[in-house]
Amino acid sequence: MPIQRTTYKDHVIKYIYDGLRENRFQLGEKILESHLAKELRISRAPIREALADLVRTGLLEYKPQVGNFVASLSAEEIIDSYVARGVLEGFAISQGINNFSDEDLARLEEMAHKMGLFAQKGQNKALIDIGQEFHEVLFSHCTNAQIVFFTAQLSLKLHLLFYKHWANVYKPEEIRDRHLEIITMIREKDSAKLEQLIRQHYIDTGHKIVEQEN
Amino acid sequence: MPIQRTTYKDHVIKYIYDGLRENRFQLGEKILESHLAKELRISRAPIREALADLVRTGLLEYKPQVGNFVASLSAEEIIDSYVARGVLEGFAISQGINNFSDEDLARLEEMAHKMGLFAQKGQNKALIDIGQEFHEVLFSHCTNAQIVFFTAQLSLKLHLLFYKHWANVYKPEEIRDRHLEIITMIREKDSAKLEQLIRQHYIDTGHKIVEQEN
DNA sequence: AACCAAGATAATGTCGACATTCGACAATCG
DNA sequence: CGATTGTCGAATGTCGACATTATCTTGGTT
Repeated sequence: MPIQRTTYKDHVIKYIYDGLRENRFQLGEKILESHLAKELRISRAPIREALADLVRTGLLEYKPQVGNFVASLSAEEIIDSYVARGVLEGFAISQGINNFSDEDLARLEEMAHKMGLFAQKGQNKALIDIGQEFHEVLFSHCTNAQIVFFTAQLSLKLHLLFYKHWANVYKPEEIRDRHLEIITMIREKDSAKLEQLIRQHYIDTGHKIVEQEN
Repeated sequence: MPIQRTTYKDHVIKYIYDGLRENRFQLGEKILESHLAKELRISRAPIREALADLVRTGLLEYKPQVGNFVASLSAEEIIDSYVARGVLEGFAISQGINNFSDEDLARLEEMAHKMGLFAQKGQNKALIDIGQEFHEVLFSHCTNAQIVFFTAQLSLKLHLLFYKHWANVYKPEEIRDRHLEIITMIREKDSAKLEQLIRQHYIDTGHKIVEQEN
């Protein structure tokens, strides 16, 4: 197993991403390369590379000759992102619908129930973690690297919103039931309906998140 | 209308992309920053930024501490990319199915016939250009910025293959008929069937391209 | 002959400084 | 007084050089 060499750039990306997640930046705020350079005691070169990377994923916006800004997602952009995610994930999962083992399904079921419990107890961190694991299992049978890649890119963006709002968006039993519904549909092996269900799930979530933002 | 400021980076990106399209690079070949820097008479800094950008779009591959390489798409990756494109475009177009005017449809029809003619005469450049225009019209009613963005990203990658093979993949009348079929389906306003049709179209094309590559 | 180790070579990663451009404020004019 | 122009500080774009790392070469050992 090859060890992944890390450069300063990677640390900077993580640093900024964590900063965004912890709301240490204002939306639309300008990010000064020299400030970060001084803060992290490194030169501007790796900072610039990290910023360019984050621009690519849509977390920052870039104006030539001006600088990088914290992206402020409009309501439309949020909804668009969720819709896109639903389209991708809907396809990814329904396409691999026949590859889920009983083991997989049992594990998913257990996770769905756990999510309900964690939501009830207000343990948001655990809730998010399991939610992520849940989706990883769902995706584990998607062999389309391109779709996996796009989804991962979207996740970075959407998790920032998730982090703030998810716990308030659905009631605990809703969280559980919505995930159980997906499992049921996998069992029925109706890929067209499953795809529609997942899309609808993300459309709903997108709208609810937007409501929370305002 | 705001003028778009360009930096060296932008020129370098175009330079490399054109190089790829004209097959001036071997697949898998290593791209040396210093060579490009000397060739273009600029320093390595803007070169590095351009390379990083092309890595993000998937045209180059990057190994930390080693360098950047021309991405060599495997058969699976080619197919995955076409499938992904079909999923995105299928959704984008079928979602805006009700917004196509009679004008749009007439224009599309005319283009489909022109494509058949250009293909017959072996005018590949004109064929590709119209093909692109055709898809632009199809996409013009997609308001989902995220999906447009992903599709554009994919296009960069796929056009390189298109450029080499498309004219050999379908017979002229096939090219025409496949596009006419889409128009017919739009007229019928059956978004589910349209979505499937477009997906299938891309799946077929992906497989044919892969055959050509071997 | 095959293999390993140490040095040589050349590329990437990072740095600090300079050049160019932007945005804001001040000065000028109608 | 409002609008335009000129000036200045500060941030980005670019540069050349150095530090670090990967790869190749060479030489020696089994």
